[in-house]
Amino acid sequence: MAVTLRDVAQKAGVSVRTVSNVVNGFQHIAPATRARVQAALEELDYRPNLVARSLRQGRTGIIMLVLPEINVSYFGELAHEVVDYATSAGITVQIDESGGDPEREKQLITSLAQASWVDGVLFSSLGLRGVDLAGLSGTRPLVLLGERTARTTLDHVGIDNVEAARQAVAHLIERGRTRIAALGGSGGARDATSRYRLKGFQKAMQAAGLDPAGLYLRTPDYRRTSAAAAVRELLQWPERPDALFCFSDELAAGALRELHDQGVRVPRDMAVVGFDDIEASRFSVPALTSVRPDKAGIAKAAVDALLNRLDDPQGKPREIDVPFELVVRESSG
Amino acid sequence: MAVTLRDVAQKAGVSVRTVSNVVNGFQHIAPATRARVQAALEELDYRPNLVARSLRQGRTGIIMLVLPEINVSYFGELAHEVVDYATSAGITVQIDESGGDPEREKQLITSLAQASWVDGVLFSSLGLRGVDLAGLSGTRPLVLLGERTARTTLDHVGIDNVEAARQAVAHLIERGRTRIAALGGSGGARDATSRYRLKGFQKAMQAAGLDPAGLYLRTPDYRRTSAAAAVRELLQWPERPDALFCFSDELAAGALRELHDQGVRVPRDMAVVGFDDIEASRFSVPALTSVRPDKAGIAKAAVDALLNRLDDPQGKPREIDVPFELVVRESSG
DNA sequence: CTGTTAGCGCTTTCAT
DNA sequence: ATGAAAGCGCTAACAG
Repeated sequence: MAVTLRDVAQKAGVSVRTVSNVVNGFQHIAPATRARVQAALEELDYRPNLVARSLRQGRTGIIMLVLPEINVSYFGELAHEVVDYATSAGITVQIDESGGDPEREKQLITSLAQASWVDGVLFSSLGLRGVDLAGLSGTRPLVLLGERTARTTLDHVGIDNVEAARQAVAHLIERGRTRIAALGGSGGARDATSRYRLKGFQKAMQAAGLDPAGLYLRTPDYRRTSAAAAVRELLQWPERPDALFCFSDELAAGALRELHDQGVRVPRDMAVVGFDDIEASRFSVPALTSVRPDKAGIAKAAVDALLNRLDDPQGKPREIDVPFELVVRESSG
Repeated sequence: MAVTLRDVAQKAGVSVRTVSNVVNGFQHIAPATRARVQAALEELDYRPNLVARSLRQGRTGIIMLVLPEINVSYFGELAHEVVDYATSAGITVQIDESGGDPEREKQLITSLAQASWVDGVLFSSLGLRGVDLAGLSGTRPLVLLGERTARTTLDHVGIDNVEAARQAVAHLIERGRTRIAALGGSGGARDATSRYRLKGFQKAMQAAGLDPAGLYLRTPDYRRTSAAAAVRELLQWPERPDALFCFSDELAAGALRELHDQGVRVPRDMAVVGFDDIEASRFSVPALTSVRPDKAGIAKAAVDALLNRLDDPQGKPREIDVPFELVVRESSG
């Protein structure tokens, strides 16, 4: 059986109160007492029971990070930053995956709301509307990561997707490309990411006097395979595009591979720009131009926002914009 | 304030015991009572307090997954499988990163041993010896993932690294390569991964009557950048190798990129084989030949082993070998 | 400065 | 079939 405060107290000939004080480093303890307690503590190899402590204090120091899939590089890198920063703040991170499936997301929210030890939740949703998420907010602080999926009463941390996409496309235009295709996601209401990026794309096209509507290829997800398939289709078009704006780096990677297979040279025949700036993109052939969100900044802002909300559950929702940057590499010529 | 069992009991005019029974789906409850309790439950929107429940039961249903870095694709993919399988078993996963730093690993073990919620720990260590880890095993079940770092009393799940490496190199030899270089890690005692893979490399070389000792390039870690630097050096050698066996796919990716920059054609001038078979490797140019460990198999075996150990803390340590497979693609010609 | 004690919310033994 | 009550191990309010 585990050693408890009582055991230590008994051994040291003091009360549990005193032991607790020593364990928690309180002031005002007689040096002699402290020494005696310390000795007992070590001799018995006491380890505090965190569950009991949390029950008492009503806080666990655990936050939950919900994201589509941890094996997708962007989310892996984001999770890394979150774990990193949270750890430095004395918080541990639990991870759950939604698979990007709206049903599963709702279910997760329900179970999180119903029963959980987590102090708060960071939710990186793909398909869910803010309204769906609001169900959780009554129970536990929740911070939304990524796209703002709707006018909502929740805290939200992310980059300005429309502007980022606009800059990426403006860059292609600057490089002399005119037949630019956007690639990725559904562009529909359920997929805020693609909606915003598409909007930025259109904005840039319009600003340059190009046709904003024409060239958009949907994909069922943001993975390499999907992009490869889409590119195969795109290359059948009567007028071939001269540039590709992919809504994720993984899509871009799939596109690069397929373009290579089809003998289309990048960037000469086709410029390619990605989004997320995952580690692998720096090393692809050709190296990928991409929008780099400040992932560490997102993580820090999100964890901080959550911590703030723990102290002030009633404060009004904050909208936090994190910087991004377009990293130009070989693929955009 | 949160709704407790007492509140519900009072409302329904029964005892907390009865409410608890209803909540936990026990048998032998008068239908009328059950209905009344159900109504109260819903009306008050009761949510069980998991912390209290855990305190009482002595189990949290949380396991901790410790790995070097979640943003490294292999670990991201492994974590994905772990989260996936654990979730299906009703377990939540906490993630902590060691950064591959032995000091940090020890510190993590200490803090895990000292105070923690987790029922058990899955530890994917790079640099730690089994002995270091044993400190935890007294407190909480621990399963080692990846390399068996030492003769140890702990459960261990992984693939046969020596044999996997041997097969990878044998494949290169079969393809007619003779000057094969191994690349990655330190090969030293603190890095079991590279030690085993190096051993497999040497075994294959020896079996083919080739010089097993000559060609080994150390790297400080398993990342792309390090491989690029190593390859730059390797290309200076008087007799250039005709094949590269990289101890991770990320290393291989860095190598591919550098070889491309230096005008070395893969696989014609240099064949490349990786290890881990991360998603990106299927799409690189050229597509990478790699050793694919059964990640889902590892995850399942590891979680199961942990769960078993919870029930039977005294059972003797199990050594679980998970299958792997060499996936041949373009890079090995 | 330190001892006593009342819970945190839940499960579960012991009654009935 | 259900109630009463004893804790799980800890912190903190209340004494002294």
